[in-house]
Parts: sequence; C-alpha cells; structure tokens
Amino acid sequence: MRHGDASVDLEPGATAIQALKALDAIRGQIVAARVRVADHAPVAWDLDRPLPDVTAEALHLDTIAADTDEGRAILRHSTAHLMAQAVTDLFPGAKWAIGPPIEDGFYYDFDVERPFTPEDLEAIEARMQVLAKERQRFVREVVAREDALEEFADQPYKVQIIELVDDGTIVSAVDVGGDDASGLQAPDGPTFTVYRNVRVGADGTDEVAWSDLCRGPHVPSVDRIPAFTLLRSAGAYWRGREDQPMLQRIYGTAWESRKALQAHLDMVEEAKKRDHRKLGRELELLHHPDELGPGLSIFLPNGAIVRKQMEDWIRDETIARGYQPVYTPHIAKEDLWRISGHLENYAELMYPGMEVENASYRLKPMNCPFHILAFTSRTRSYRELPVRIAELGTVYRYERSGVVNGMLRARGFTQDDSHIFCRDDQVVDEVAACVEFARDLYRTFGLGEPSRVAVSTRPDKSIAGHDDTWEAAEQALIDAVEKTGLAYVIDEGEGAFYGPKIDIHARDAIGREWQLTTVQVDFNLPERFDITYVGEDGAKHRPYMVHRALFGSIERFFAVMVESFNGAFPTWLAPVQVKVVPVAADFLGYADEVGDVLRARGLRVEVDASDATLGNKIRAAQTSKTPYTLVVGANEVDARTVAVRPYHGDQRKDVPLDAFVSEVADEVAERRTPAHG
RNA sequence: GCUGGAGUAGCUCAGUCGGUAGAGCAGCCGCCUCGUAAGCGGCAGGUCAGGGGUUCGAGUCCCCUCUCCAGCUCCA
Repeated sequence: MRHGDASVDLEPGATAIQALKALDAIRGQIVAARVRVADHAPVAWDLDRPLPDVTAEALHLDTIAADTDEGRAILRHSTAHLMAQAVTDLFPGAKWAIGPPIEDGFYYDFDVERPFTPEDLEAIEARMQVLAKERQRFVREVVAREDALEEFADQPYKVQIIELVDDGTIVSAVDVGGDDASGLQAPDGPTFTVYRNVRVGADGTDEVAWSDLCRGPHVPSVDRIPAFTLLRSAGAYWRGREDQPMLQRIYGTAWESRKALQAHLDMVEEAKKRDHRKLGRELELLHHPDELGPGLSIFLPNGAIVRKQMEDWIRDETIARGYQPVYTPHIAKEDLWRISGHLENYAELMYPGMEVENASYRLKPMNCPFHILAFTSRTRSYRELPVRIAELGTVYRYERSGVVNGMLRARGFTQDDSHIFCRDDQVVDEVAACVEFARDLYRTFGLGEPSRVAVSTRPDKSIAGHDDTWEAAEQALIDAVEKTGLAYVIDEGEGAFYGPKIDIHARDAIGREWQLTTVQVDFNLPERFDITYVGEDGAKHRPYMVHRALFGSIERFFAVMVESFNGAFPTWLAPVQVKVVPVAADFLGYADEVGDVLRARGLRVEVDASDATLGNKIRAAQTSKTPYTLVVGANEVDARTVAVRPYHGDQRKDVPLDAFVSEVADEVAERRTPAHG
C-alpha cells in the first residue's frame, strides 16, 4: 500500500496504524487514517481498524491530524460518546438520540426525566474525566440490522434511527454507519456500525462499558482526547422538528491541546466582551427600554452618527450606480398585502391589522409591494429597463418571541432594499453588479472579501414559477457569481418560496461569519401584480424582478460593525472623532480654538471643559474609544501645536495643529478603514 | 412558540436564617488647577421587573405575567 511516494507490503488484516508505522508516516498527533481504494472517494478510518483487503497498488493511506478540522471533528465525536457514557452512568434510564461534532464543538441529545442543571454538567464533566483515565478503547463492530434492533431495543431513538434508515429518510444526515461506507465491500443485507467503549475489567479481561450506533471513526481510546469541556445545556427538538418531543442537549467542545481549548474559550470570552448590546450601552450608541417592546431599539445620538455614515455611503453609491431612490410609507391597506400574497404566505410574521375607516391597515414586513407600485405608476418602456428602485425601508416583522436577539434579529429593522425590474437578458449583469456592489461595501467597512457565497435553489415549499423558469433563474445566478470570479457553493432547496437567491457572508475581526447580503429573483410578485413593460414589438412583456439588500439589515450590520471594531470605530465612522483635553482650565481658550479649527473642516469634536484632573479626562477619552485625543497646555499654546494621543498607536508630541487637521480630514475623506480590532 | 437560566439605583454588582435597601462608577454641588487611564469631600438617586398569594413581617418563600440571556425551531 502507498502513502505519498512510499509503499510497503503488509500481512492481510493489518490495521491502519500498523501500516502507517511501517511507512514511517506518523507526524505529530494522529487521530485517524484516511483510506482511499483505487478511485473511490477517501474514507476516514479508525487507526485500529484492519485495512480493506485489496491489492497493494489500489490502496492509498494518509493520516488525519488532531489539529485539522477533520481531526477535531473526530476528537469531538469521540468526546460526545464519552459524555453520553458519563450521562448514562449518572442518569440511569437516559435515552440517547444523536451526538454529532459541530463547528467548534459537539453536542449530544438525551431524553431524561428532568432538564440538566449547571451542577449536573459539572458532575457529568467530572465523570468524563474519571472515564477518560480508564483508557477505554473504541472498538468498531459491524452488526446486522436485527442485531442492532435487539441491542438497542431499550433506546427508542436509536430504533427510530434504524427505521429511518430503512425507509430512506436518513442517508447521511445522522451518522449511523451501516453498509460499509467506503463502498469497498458489499454487505450481506443491511448492517449498522456500533462503536463499543471497552475497558479492561478488574479480572484483566475486556469488558464493554458502553456502546452506541455510530458511523465513526473514533480515536483509538478515550485517553487520546487531549482537552475537552462541557459548555451548556438547552432544549432541542428530536430531529429538529417542532412536532417532535423536546430533548435535552448538552454542548461541549474538544481540542487537540489544552492550549487550543483555552484559545477557543478566550475567543468566546472576547466575543462576549464585544457584544453590541453591552458596547451599545457603554458607548451610548443604543437604547432598548422595556417601554419600547422587544426587538425594537432607539439609536442614541452616538449610534445615529455611525448609522448615518453607513446610510450616506449606501445612498450615494446607489445613486452613482443608477438606482432611483424612493420613499414609501410604513403601512398600507390590507388589500395590498392580499395582492402581494403576504397575507397568504407570510401572515404569521405580520403585525395584526389596524382598523381605520372601514379598512384594515398593516405594518409592512417588506418593501417590495411599494416598489412595485412605484414601477407601475406609469407605462414602462423596454428602453428604460433596468429600472432600479431603492429605499432604506424600515420593515416590521412579528418575530416569534424566542428568536428576537438584540439588533441581530429585531422586530423593526431597516433594509437597504432595492428591486430591479429588467429583461431576462439583463438578469445576469444586474445580479453580478449587485454582488460587486456588495464586495465594495465589505471593503469599505473593513470586512475584506466575502467568506461564503451561496446560491440557494428551489425549496419544496415553492409556490411560483415553472421548473424551467426556476432552472433558468438558478443558472442566471450561478452565471452572475461566476462572472465575479468568487467561489460559491450551492445550497440545495434553501431558496425563497418565490425564487432562488444568493446569500453572501463575511467574516468579522474575530473570525465569526455573518450572513449579510441577499440577492433574490422573484417569479411571484411580477405575476401577482401583473407587472409589464412595452417591448420593442409594441406588446406587453413581463419583466424579471430582482430583490437585493446589501447591508441586509442596517441594524444588524451596525451590530456587526460594533462587535467587529470592538466599539473603536475608524475615524470616518466614529461618533466623536477628536477629543480636546486642556491640561488645566487656563488652557480652555486654546482648546476651544483647536475645536473650532477642526469643526471648520467638518470634523466631530468635543472639548473637555470639566474641572477633572488631566488623568481623569484622558481616561474618559480613552474609554469612550475616541480615535484621537489632543492634549493641550502651555507648550501647545505657544507653538500652536497639539499633543496627539491616538486610540490605536503611539502618542506624538508637538504636532502642528494645521498638519493634524489636514491629516485627519484626509483620513475621513478617504474613509480610511484599518483592520478591525 | 418550546427548554433552561436571570431581572435590586443610569451602569456593574452585594444583600446571610424571612426582620423595614447597600457599594463602586456615572450624575449634581464644593474644594483642588493638575502634562498623558480613576485627586478629595458632600448631595441626590429604589414601586427590589409587574401583579397576586403565604406570613405579625417578603428583595428573600409560592403562583401568574412581562422582559432579557443561552439554545431549539424560524429568519435579514
């Protein structure tokens, strides 16, 4: 068998680890092997599992290191088993559902008598530490369907999983192994894989401590998990469906080293410190009084300045790119929402009607119907297409109470919304332009390139459009993304009910990914509103309609900015750009003069006229994360200079006032955006 | 909507066994006039989320409601 260029011959029945040792292929910490037979897809393989019985030339072998995404997933999967074993020990009668690795950790769902308490988690983790020391081995066994059913007869969820596999509901969503996943051996009838945790008993013989239905692979033994911890518990529906019973889920994480685990926990802690709700309060950006109601917020003056910079940028850019701004109301008669189909498809997300003068009015959950009315305000010619209607439209959605979450998920929010009416031959260019527009936006606001571009295809619940229409639109979106040169993935069945879409994500300063931009094709509304334009042939034609929001929600994007910049906005966005601090009251006159000079160049300045000590005033300026603090005293008055203390970077003394003003004015004019921090 | 946790001054938090509410910061007043992250003193600030109950007595125990947080489901 081969590993890279090396090859070696082995006895039949040799395990992956034996082969890797023979090949001298082990570097660093290995959790599993990767086996590829001929041109089959590679399969992750337990180190102690015998290699497939094929010719040496056909077999390729590689290692899976602990410090890779794939390696960590295996560590975490094994840790999930360890946790389930601990839960079984401490909570006899607990039923196990599923326990997969996820991004940054793992979970396992249990059906237990009562929900887990924080104390339970401590006890479970302590039990896991004890079990880990037992050096239990993970032993893989392939069993027949009937044997699996018998073995797990008292585990109703496992039985269900087996039955779901029977009827094809589950293929790979839940990892149960089964037919040799490598496709290397044709099994005799349906089989499942069981992993047994085996320890050496008091009498020196092997004893099975715990078993689970599982695809694997796993680390060879539980003591090979370098670092793990449990994080929290929460309810979770069986199979993720609301009509199913609620189980108790425990989240945990595992890493290749104590250091890596600590780094992860530090990152979580850092994210907590940056929470936009916390910073929004501390920096007086936002206010969420109970009197307002859930999911609604007030932008305080500081927050409003930041938001205005965002809005000014997008307004200017949309006009520059040929969009036509409109303004539309926040409510409309119910009839409009009947025509648009929102009452039919979206009613549970709409606030109830307001009865006025024998008519019912509704708050708008979307801007589209209004933009359509703007389009249909007169007869449209093919010559004027594409027509791009744009608005910062504030919408209201009656989100279910449990999902409201700061500004990330609000009940009232503002979309930088636009609807583009165009001919079919213009769709690709228009969509590509939207994607490029979004890239500019991310660059401007310091988010770099998109981290993920996903084209979502027709969902089961789609109501509009023929198959070939959907296919054509999906292809148009793909063509548009390819035109931009960005890599993309296909999210099957994740499109909106009225058409396919492109979602764009970006990563913030601490590596978190946010869904921001959405570009959607709509087949539904043009039909419902019977939108037409007059073509070259004098006949009426139906335009395509593209929805698009680049920030997505201004409020959400604002929150992402707050968290990503950690409240320390770049100068062009900062609520107060410069604070002038006189050393003592005697120098207040010069401080005011400096303030006036800066304001005359359009900068946002505050002069600290309080009678606090210098140290106190500087501290106040620093904790407000103001980009520049200027200290002025006798030296500065005489030389007409300022002592500059930037929020990021080293202080500079004796900077000529004029030079500082030009420097900052340029920085703002260029919207210079350093890396987030 | 569901599961769990939490709500005390503007903010961060203490409050013991059920015995009549406390600190720091911020605010206001005064003193200090200061060279790079907290000078000193004083004053004011509370329907302990709201409602009901138990009790001689409830921030504390019980019930209901609201809001927030961590998830599930749903989504910008």
